[in-house]
Amino acid sequence: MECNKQLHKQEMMAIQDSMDVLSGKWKIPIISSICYYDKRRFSDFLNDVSGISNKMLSQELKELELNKLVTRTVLETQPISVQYELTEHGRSLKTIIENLTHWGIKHRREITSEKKVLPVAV
Amino acid sequence: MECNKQLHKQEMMAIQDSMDVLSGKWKIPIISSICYYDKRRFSDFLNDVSGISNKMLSQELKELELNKLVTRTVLETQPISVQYELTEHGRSLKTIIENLTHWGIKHRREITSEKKVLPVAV
DNA sequence: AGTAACAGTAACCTTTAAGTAACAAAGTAT
DNA sequence: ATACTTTGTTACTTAAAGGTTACTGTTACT
Repeated sequence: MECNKQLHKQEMMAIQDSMDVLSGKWKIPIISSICYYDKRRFSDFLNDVSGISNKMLSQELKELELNKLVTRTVLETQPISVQYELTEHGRSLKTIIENLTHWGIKHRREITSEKKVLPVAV
Repeated sequence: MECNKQLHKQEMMAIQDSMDVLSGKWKIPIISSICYYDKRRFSDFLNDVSGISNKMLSQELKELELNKLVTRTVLETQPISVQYELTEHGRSLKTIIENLTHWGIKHRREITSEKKVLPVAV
């Protein structure tokens, strides 16, 4: 039982890596929006992702690009527009996103089965 | 394409529910520790989860209990000890945790394949 | 009598994440 | 000329998360 403690530590680090990429208020909504629409422009996100400001959007898109989850392409329209798409690596998040969706639904049922309203945040 | 926008919104809410439960610095390490060892006492966590303080541990365990992911049992030992275990609902996180592990490893390879050191946090 | 182990609490402080509002560059239409 | 659109940026503020240190109550051991 104690033999693979080192393995367990590495797993924890891997999970932390994933969570660093996904956590925060806006990353998943942004990714999910591209997932759904395939290509999105800056102003599209401002409409899709309800409540996001241009500051946060710009900041999050930069991080997603650095993490190679999205590509940024400037289109020579008038006025100029910028298209964001998922990379192959970005698309590989699909499974996790689906899992999170299913588990979230299950969790809501679990919690609301008694009396509380979600989310239970203390 | 526009027909299931409502469905998409619901999915986003479900993901948010999941993330509310899992995000933060300590929740997954704590869950993962019980996953690995099956039963854990308060002081076990303080050893397993490197860097956590008793304040944070206490706080996070309360939230996990409220979210029905763990059970808390007082054992009549000397001195008293408290045992935490995963509920069935808590164990159902296993898939997500595995996915996050695998994706995290893949992501690290993806990013370090060029030059950067992980995590890429801006 | 004093110390140690266990499972926490309470008060206070620092750091990080997120929100707000105003502004910028570049071209186009009025 | 001026105002509008698109994609951002900058400076400032607020809210949330997390960290630090000291402390509590109970029982047992020395």
